[in-house]
Amino acid sequence: MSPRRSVADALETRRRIVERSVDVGTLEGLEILSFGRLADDLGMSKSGVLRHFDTKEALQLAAIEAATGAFAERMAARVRGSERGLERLLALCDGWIEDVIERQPAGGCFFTAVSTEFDGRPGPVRDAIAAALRTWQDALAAEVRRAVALGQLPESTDVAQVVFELGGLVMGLNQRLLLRGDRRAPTRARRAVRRILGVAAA
Amino acid sequence: MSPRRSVADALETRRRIVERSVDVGTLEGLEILSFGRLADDLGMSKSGVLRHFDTKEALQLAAIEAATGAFAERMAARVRGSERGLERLLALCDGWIEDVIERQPAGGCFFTAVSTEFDGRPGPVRDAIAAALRTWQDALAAEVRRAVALGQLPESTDVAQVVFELGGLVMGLNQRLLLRGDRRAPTRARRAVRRILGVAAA
DNA sequence: AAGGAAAGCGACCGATCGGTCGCTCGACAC
DNA sequence: GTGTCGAGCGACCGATCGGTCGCTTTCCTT
Repeated sequence: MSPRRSVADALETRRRIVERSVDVGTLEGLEILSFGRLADDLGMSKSGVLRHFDTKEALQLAAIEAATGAFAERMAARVRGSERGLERLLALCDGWIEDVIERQPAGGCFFTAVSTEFDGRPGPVRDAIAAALRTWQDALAAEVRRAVALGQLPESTDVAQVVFELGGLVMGLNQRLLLRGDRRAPTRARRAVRRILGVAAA
Repeated sequence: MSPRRSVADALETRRRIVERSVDVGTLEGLEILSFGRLADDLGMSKSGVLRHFDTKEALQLAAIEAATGAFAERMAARVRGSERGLERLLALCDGWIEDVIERQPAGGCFFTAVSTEFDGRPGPVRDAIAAALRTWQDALAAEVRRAVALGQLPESTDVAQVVFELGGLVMGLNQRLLLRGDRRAPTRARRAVRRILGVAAA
């Protein structure tokens, strides 16, 4: 039907597969993902999909990697122009919240979805998810520390505690938005961020 | 092999099926649940299981109902003896945290797991999960209001905000415990509860 | 003692699962 | 122009999926 066209097309095909996998993973889970359905969705054959990913696990890992990169890029774009320290920290938090809101129709936060899916299931997929979350939380922690160093947050700030609370906050926001359609949730989340950081609301 | 023995035994069988379903649902998800595997786990035939639940959806709904009841009972036991108001509110929060910790080997919090699994999937299962969460959060809110009425929390307390933040908190705790084995997480969670309520740490 | 209700079983259904294999055929290096 | 590479395809594999059906066996009612 539509055989190979070029190397660039092949990369594009792979990208489309991964992109769709991230969406399905967010909405219904990475375990429910299947080659057959993926092929149908993309208008290609199951074996065509399998040419790019030998195993389902490889596909899941690719989806996690892609989601991680995409999230990092979106966050980077959101904080662009903000000064390091408290300003960027607030931009990170608000951007994070905004991201969950915007991705609501796509199933909300990818990592919230897949982390709860694999948290009771040892293996490389779970490890990859844990690593991605860790990286993000470390980045957040670094920014909190920076704000402390700049004297914008009190010396007594418990950095790990702050990051811990922020993480749960976004999961709660995600749940409220998706499961209850709570339109007040974003405001509540932003308010909570300020309270956690001990900063006055804007 | 082992046909019917008595009505009580049949109820017991049903209970065992549901119990196992809750565990599998927590650890791996309610969608991954299958009659065949359930039958294997319980040492019975697939059709034997199907005799009790005509469809998979009915099984999922039964699991949600059972988990809801079990959680309510455990919470009721934990706050038994505490006076209504702030004391019981704190007992609820700490008990909630303790519950997640204790159920860690079983996959942590059932509702955190299934809510993220079905939040992007309309249907009766999702509705049942949303209703259960709602009931619990309403109960929490009632206790917060009671503490305010008793003058144990400031008049200015934003009840819905408090409940919102508490919900996310436990999801974050669940993630930290399961995905990172963070032993400091429970302490952080208890500390966060105090901060959210504006109460000094014990 | 007789009969109905129902738990549990085993065989079976079409569909889908993850995955393999052999083939075609266009892109690209030479 | 020729030959290699590889993306994509279609047929196929055994296993499992959700679910149906008919049967046995026991409990329980009458």
